[in-house]
Amino acid sequence: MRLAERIPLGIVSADSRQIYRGFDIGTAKPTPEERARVPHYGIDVVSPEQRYSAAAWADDAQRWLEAITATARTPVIVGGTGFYLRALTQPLFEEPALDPARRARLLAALDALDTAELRRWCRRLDPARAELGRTQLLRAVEIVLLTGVPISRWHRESSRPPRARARYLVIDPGAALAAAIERRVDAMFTAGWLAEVERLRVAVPPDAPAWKATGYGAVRDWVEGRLTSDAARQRVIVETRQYAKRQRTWFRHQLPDAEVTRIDPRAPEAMEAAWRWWQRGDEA
RNA sequence: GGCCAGGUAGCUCAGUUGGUAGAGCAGCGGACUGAAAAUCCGCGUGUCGGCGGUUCGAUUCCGUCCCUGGCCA
Repeated sequence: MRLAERIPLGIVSADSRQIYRGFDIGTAKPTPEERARVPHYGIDVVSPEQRYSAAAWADDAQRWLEAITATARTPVIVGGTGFYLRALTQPLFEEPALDPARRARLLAALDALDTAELRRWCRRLDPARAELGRTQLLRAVEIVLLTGVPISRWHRESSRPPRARARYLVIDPGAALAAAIERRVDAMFTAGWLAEVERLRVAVPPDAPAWKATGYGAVRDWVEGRLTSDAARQRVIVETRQYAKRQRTWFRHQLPDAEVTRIDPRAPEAMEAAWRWWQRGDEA
């Protein structure tokens, strides 16, 4: 936002939860005022029960970037979903057309298996993917069974050229993060998060993907009497810390090092460093 | 003041019929190609409350002191 005061920008949110309409406070969406000052994209794009994906985001983001450039603004992508960023810069493999009904049936069947069983299947069908998480196992088994080709081979043989070049500014306050998280969580409660969840609870089915946003489960448990307010607050703080840790690991290892600048937002020269980073080029 | 129950990992606790101890949570590290705020994997030395005693050997048994909780005065 501070860069936006100096230059006409358009902001694209790379955030897998701000995508969802209605989940506002707990996902820390930009305020209406911020959105009035700078055009934002990638916020409120689907309803909470819809499943979105990195690939869908990459396609959408491409259009948003074009729209921003068309208005003579400079696009900046902001957000913590690293996988989305990578899906844009290094596109996912090209998936062949798959029959949606068959796919839904297969997925339902696979989902009934427990993770250990799923892993055994994957070891046989696509061993290269067999030590990953459940989500990845489901995907790997689904793709071999549907296409006859292991996903690891698709990756090798069906890669696509990068569609955008990017430089990255990683903002990490280091050890101060834990305290900052605690303050932010309290601010969310003050802003009426509880009331938001009470509303969503009646409007959105409990298995909707949007509910997986950090903290929403715990706040729900509070609303529905399974947790005390204090326990819920603690739970949200811990979950947020754990999420931030995963983000850190991701951004530490999965970005092209040469394109990454890291700053500590509390450092006195932080703004200046950000500005230097900005002036190094025009794509972000 | 008396009686009882406890004091073991950052937290909650298990355990050792005497051979110096282990779970969950937290924390730390890692993976990640269409669910990614998702989904997984790996990492456990801590005066076993203090001091004495018995013993080849005590966190474990005995004594004593300290602390916490409960009950009784």
